[in-house]
Amino acid sequence: MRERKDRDRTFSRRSLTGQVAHSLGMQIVCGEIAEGEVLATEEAASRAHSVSRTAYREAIKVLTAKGLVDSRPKIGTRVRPRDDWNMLDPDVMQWASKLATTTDFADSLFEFRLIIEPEAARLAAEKQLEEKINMIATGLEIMETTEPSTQENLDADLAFHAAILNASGNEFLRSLNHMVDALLIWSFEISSRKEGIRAASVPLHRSVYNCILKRDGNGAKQAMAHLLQSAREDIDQIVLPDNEGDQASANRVGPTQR
Amino acid sequence: MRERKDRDRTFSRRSLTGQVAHSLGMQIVCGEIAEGEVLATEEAASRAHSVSRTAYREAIKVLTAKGLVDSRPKIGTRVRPRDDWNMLDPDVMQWASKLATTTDFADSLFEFRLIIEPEAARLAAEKQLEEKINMIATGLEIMETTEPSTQENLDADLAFHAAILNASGNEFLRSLNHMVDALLIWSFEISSRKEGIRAASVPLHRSVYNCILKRDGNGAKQAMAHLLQSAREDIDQIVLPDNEGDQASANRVGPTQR
DNA sequence: AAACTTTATTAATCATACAATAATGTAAAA
DNA sequence: TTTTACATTATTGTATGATTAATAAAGTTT
Repeated sequence: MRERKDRDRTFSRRSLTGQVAHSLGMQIVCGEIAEGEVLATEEAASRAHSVSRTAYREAIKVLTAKGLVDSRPKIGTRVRPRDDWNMLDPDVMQWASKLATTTDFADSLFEFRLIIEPEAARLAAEKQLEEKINMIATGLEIMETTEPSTQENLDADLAFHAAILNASGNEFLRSLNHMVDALLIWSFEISSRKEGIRAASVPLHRSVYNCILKRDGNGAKQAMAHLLQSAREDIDQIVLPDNEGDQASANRVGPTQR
Repeated sequence: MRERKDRDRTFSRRSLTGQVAHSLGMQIVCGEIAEGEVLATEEAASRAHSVSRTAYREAIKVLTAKGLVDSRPKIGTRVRPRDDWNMLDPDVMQWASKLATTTDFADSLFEFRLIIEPEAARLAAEKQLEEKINMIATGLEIMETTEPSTQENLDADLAFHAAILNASGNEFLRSLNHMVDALLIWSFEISSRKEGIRAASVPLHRSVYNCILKRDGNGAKQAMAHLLQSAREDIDQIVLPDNEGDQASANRVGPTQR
């Protein structure tokens, strides 16, 4: 039921504008274009990307909207300081995840999710918004009845986490679901390198849901925290594979270089 | 020290494109243009706004980047379901705050901040990133030495909260600072209707800082929670001025129904 | 009824021209 | 010499028209 379409919630890459925004956004987030750096003029840059100035400008507007750049006449388009980037924007998030060579990214990520998602689970248990809780069940059931490391299983996982955020009844928390999607897809790609990891997490999902059903707010919160910590350990095992302590091994799991 | 420039971190309203994006974005977030609704064609809409198609299209790209709309040939530009909006985007946040007539908005808001900011304070206390903690002090000192309800005092308040998020050492938390800015400005405008409210909060800020200095993570967390709860009560007093309906106040914690 | 064409509508893209802006250099004035 | 005022110029901002591509909906055939 959940098809590819759900993946399109981030800025569309079908259009030329989308492609340029994606390409430039990635370069900026990955540091290939440094903070404070001024991009080539529209004239030159659009030619470099083989698109019209119009298409290029629209791409820049997209990046501007996400806080990545700022354009001014006579100055040019300058990359804004990292502090101003909207890291919680699903696209920025996804771009950033591509360069997640260091464990820093994974750490910040799980630290953040550990703040957000357990509380969302608690709120879901306390508020008991029936229809929304049913959607959690739906995701969970598919997770339990499909093979781990399949597309369908991942989609169910995404649906589960999105449903929890949604069932928190807080629209700011709900807004994080696109971001969490980007993350889950990232960790799916990482963790599918190693067998058996994902299967183990299904019961943890179940116990989160059970607590919510029982209206056990603190239980749900703890269960979710447990689930995330478990996921973090799995990821750490891979991203930081047998630490002999040197930089090289940490960098070994390189990003998808273009 | 902190001038107007800091207020410009959201999408610039100087350009025509910015004005149109602002106007349309506001209409969408406020529900004047409903979810699922299809906007007029570029041709018509741009004329309605008295701008060129170029400027209008660029505005649409901005809204697309924030998840508010989606354009396709033969379909037109359609307002996406509320679930897809990036509520954490500073601009969207600011637009949404304009329609905060209901307490729902304030409630969701404080619920969210109560999840985020106390944890940020705890992390700041635990990680002890010296330079960043100094920035907290700077904001606090200005708060303590300026008149409440002045621009300077508000700016110091913004700086204080931003510094805490920053000192959490987590870049996702840090990203929330623009959003929190929008909120603080909103509550400043609300609360400045009533005298004396803001002065009372200064000691609460101080105790958050003291806990961070003492490396008391849980203390900092609780102090921040206390600060926010106090702010919430102040706002509630004004937004919901002497509730005549007990029913209404009982349901107050409810979700944003639609 | 189903599958497939066609058509009409709309955004997407391109090319070009001109306007507005602001950094920088230049000359006049103190 | 320093400052002020002014002109220069590079860059984005805005406007317009033309062309292309995508696609939903209507129509046609099987």
